[in-house]
Amino acid sequence: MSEHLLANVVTPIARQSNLGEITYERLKEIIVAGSFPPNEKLTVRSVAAALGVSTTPARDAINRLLSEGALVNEGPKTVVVPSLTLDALDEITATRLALEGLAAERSVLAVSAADIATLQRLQSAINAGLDAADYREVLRANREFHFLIYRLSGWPRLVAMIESLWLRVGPSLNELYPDFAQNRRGVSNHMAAIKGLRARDGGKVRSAMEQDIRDGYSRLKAMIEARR
Amino acid sequence: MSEHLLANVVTPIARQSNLGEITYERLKEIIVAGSFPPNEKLTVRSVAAALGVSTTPARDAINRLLSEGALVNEGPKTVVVPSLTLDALDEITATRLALEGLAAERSVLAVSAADIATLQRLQSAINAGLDAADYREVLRANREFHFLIYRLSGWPRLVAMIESLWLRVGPSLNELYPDFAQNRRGVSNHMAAIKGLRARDGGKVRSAMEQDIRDGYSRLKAMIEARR
DNA sequence: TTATGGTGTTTGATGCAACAAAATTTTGAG
DNA sequence: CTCAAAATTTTGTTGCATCAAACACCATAA
Repeated sequence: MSEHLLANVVTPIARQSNLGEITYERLKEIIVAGSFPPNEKLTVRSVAAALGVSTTPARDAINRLLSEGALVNEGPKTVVVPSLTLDALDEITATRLALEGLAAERSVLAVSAADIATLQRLQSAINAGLDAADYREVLRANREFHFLIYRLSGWPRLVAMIESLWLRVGPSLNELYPDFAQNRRGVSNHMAAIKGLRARDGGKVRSAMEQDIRDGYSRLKAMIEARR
Repeated sequence: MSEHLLANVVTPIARQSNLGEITYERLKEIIVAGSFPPNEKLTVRSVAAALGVSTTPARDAINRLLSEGALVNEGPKTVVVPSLTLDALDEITATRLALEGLAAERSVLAVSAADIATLQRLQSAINAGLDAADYREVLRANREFHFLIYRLSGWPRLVAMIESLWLRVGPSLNELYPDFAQNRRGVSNHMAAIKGLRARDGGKVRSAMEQDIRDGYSRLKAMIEARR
């Protein structure tokens, strides 16, 4: 009985920490951080050597990223980090609006005072990062801010789908610097979201997050059109 | 040049036909057809033996289905076809409404007279299947009907996400028989969708498809509540 | 009957070698 | 110098052996 109770507290989802999983997470981090140049070839053996594992977990990780669209096959034996095209950005943005809007709207059903406090702390971190021009920290806190809200939806599969969408815009977000660091349009959207959460107004949270996505879209779009 | 044109028509995404891919497709078919009982254990070696391949492609296929949520880990070494819970149905339905609604709305941008003719042919097949009480054929034609519309969105990644959602309700759809075979509520939704496509009215197509999803939801919900 | 502990079996993960296919480099003809 | 073809290297896939961990079964005790 007490065990049953404990199981509810600790972690409902069985986590497996095999090498393939770890390799996948590490690779994902590297890609989303933009550390790996787009259109540069990725091979099973080079990933294996770089991360100190054998080919099997490396291949597992690459295939998984491939099926999520975070990597793409350019040839039968050529996988690269895809560079974001305008068409792809349009598709991803429309999908993000649909899914993140849905998650945002539901977030009010479960939000607690502690959650709101955490969000405010994250927003402070974003502001501090903007002041210090610490772009990496801004991105990290921004990401946590969004996903804390999305996780409140209580729908883990939805959150997983949203994560796979972020994986596709992630590499390009890093190219946005220093525009992103100077432009504080996102701040007001986040404040509006917090306000909506306080009022338990799902519609308000949704529209705030949607606006945040649209603002990011216009900046990414300008960046893509500029590189030529 | 003519090759280029052909390549655009047949399949824009480079298909690789390795054993792992084939095994994945076969396994997916089996799962979505409901041929594999929910909560029954799946092992790498049994899949490999059943499909006549070695453990590597079998493991690849299982892992991929696992990452899509079509299979779930019940224990560290226990994977099963998940039985649809009411919570999961709610989550999947809300996500389906968002994504399939989006795809349906965009479908009018590219629809041709030939597409509409194909849809009518598929609807005839659905009607014939209902008359003949050929449930499998009804499901097949229904699936094709939906995905022909979704593919018209021109957004392949969106279609892929929708496919992964269908993979999760697929097994349960088979349990719906004979209710589904007798209930023709879906027919009017499909006719409304065709009408909307003819009028190039994206909103009309969206609401028709959304209604179709909602109708399916209420039947699945009743089924889940009944099994006890 | 129910819970617990022990035991043998099954299982997924991992590393690796072999192979065919693709990618790259070199070569050679014009 | 240009470009196609041949030679070479690199690469993903596949199958399989090995191993630690999980599982299933059973006996025993309460």
